[in-house]
Amino acid sequence: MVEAVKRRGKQLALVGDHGSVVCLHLGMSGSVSAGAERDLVCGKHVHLRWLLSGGGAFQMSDPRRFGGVWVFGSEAELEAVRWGRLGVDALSVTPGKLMAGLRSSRRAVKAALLDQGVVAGVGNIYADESLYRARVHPERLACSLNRREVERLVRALGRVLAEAIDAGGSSLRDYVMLSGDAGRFQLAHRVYGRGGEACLRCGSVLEQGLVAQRTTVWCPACQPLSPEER
DNA sequence: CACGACCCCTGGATGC
DNA sequence: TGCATCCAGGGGTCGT
Repeated sequence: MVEAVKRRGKQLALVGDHGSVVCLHLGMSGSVSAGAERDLVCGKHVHLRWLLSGGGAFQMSDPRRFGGVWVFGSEAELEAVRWGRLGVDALSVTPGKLMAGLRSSRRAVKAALLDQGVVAGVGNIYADESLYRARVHPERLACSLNRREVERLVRALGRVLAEAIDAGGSSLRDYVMLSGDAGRFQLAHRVYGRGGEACLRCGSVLEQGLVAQRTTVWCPACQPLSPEER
């Protein structure tokens, strides 16, 4: 029996009634589905399939194999081995907590945002969208952000994530929601995927580059970089 | 310790 | 039409 389903950042945990825990990470292209065993198509990318008592089934599909499954004997073990290393969840981060995670780091602020040990749950798309809305250049040194900028970033993160969740996520290539429908948030992207196009705020040409090994798009006018950070 | 670079993998997009 | 090639991404691991 699954007694509880928990989440931290991008990871899920199914807690069994004997205390054991199955932790799932869907990676980029993973999905889970459940239903009657005979109705649940076991496609070629299904790597995990549980047959439940009563004829039901639960499975995880992961075409690009960036996801993972880990089994622990207890929630304490999950915490010790995996979740204890995660930073504060992106949906409950506060300016104070984010400030604490950024102030000691001389990395690019985007690299820090993508570091799950600083904030858990922010991926490439939402990092770019949040930095743009907060008017913070992705290559600003993490420790150089002042309180006001961190506050803007926290507010932007909250709004971006809330809107994305509301829209069912961003469907690029093959991602779909649990229902099988495509998400709609990709239609609301203001910078991601728009390199070379006009900034929706000021009309400047959006720049695209590589930050922290990830494609990054920003507005050079709305998200200025100080000369010493260039 | 902190951080950057690289790699895993697949399918969609693009080029020929 | 069909093939080869490029590219995207999260995060573990290794190197600096």
